[in-house]
Amino acid sequence: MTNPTRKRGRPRLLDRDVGLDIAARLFWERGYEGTSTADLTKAMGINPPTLYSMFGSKEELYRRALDFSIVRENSRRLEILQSSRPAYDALKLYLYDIADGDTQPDKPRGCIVSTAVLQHAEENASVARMTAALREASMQILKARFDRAIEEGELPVQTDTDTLARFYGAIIQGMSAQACDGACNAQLKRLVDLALTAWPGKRST
Amino acid sequence: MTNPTRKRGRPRLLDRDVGLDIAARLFWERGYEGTSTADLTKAMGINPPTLYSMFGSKEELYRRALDFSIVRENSRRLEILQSSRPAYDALKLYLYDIADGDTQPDKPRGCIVSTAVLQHAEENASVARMTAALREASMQILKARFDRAIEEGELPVQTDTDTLARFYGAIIQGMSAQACDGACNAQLKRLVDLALTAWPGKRST
DNA sequence: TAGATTAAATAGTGATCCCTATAATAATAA
DNA sequence: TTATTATTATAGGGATCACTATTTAATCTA
Repeated sequence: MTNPTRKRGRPRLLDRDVGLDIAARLFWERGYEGTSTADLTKAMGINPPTLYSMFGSKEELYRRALDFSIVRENSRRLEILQSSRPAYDALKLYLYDIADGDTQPDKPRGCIVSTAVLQHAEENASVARMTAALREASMQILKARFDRAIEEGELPVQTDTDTLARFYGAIIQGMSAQACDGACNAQLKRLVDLALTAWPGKRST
Repeated sequence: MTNPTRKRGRPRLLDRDVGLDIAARLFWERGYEGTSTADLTKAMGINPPTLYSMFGSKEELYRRALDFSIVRENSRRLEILQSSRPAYDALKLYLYDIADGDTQPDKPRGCIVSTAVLQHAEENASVARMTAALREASMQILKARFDRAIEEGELPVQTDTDTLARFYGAIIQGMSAQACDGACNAQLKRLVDLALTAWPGKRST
């Protein structure tokens, strides 16, 4: 009898995505250096060899957990940003969504990427380069949206979109840091409102 | 023969402030969790018992190294902020000085406090509370300066100085993160210029 | 010089770090 | 049933973690 949905060999006890979800949550809370493989195997209910056969190494598991988390937390957010809304409105909703993500109940504070692996041991330099690249990519997406806003006549043609992206990138990273320190959702959204007054052409109050 | 400058007993080989300077630099670069006591003793040229007799524990050494570093890096900066200059001008110079501090040649990138111990192992929660308190205090200083600006007629009386302080606090934390990721001094100063357009009453360009 | 005082170096401690060699287990295929 | 395959559990390896008991060394005072 052949069951095409079943493979040969002993079946896995732990689904890969369930494992990644558990790992992402731990890394989100404790960071890369603050999460041990013993923490991970214990939370997943597996033994060390199972973790290594499933994910290769701690570093590779971190990469996969970040990808997993980004896909889940960032997809709707990116659609908002890149929608047909005016750029200013899209940015506002995007930043509000990040403020919500930074302060979800029953989830770790802040963003898993924005404030990850900034200071680190030398041996973790490659992990730090990875998170830095993710943050850089995030700012490039902002810049691309602002460039589009110029094309669509929503921003002056001489706007320095690189600096504008870096500015809102800093806001996002600052919000994550402050969420880690205990800031509430309303405080972050007031911060966003103020940051939006730096939008070219807007008047601050 | 009595020498008042000399104490009884075997003299220290390592000056306390030299030790704190070395420790601050390591913690600045690698963070609390990324710096081992072996790193510290090796860099100081001492053996473990000497470190513990001089500084008590790794956590206490971290506290003292942060204090040491803050006094050295932050004093001139605070004088600028609290000078008799107009609040806007003082803030601008203050932020520029932070941008300089985040990108000093031959020093670690970013700020030793702004981006420290955000994600962390549970066992380091007390260290994280300490750095969070330092960041909170830094924002309270900003708020106090903005409240003074209201008194001196430089800001509208209805200004939400708490949010204004949180906003520039986020800028400071975001700059530190981006400096860690490789941003240069000029990029950070353009970021500051843009952040300053959120100052109440200023017009963004 | 002898004793007191202080800090140094030696030589570790048990715990935890990331990771793995080996063997046992549970499914399918022949 | 037996062989094959895939995944599990057992048990631990070598390195490093933060930290310390003990001994040795270098200065002081008497």
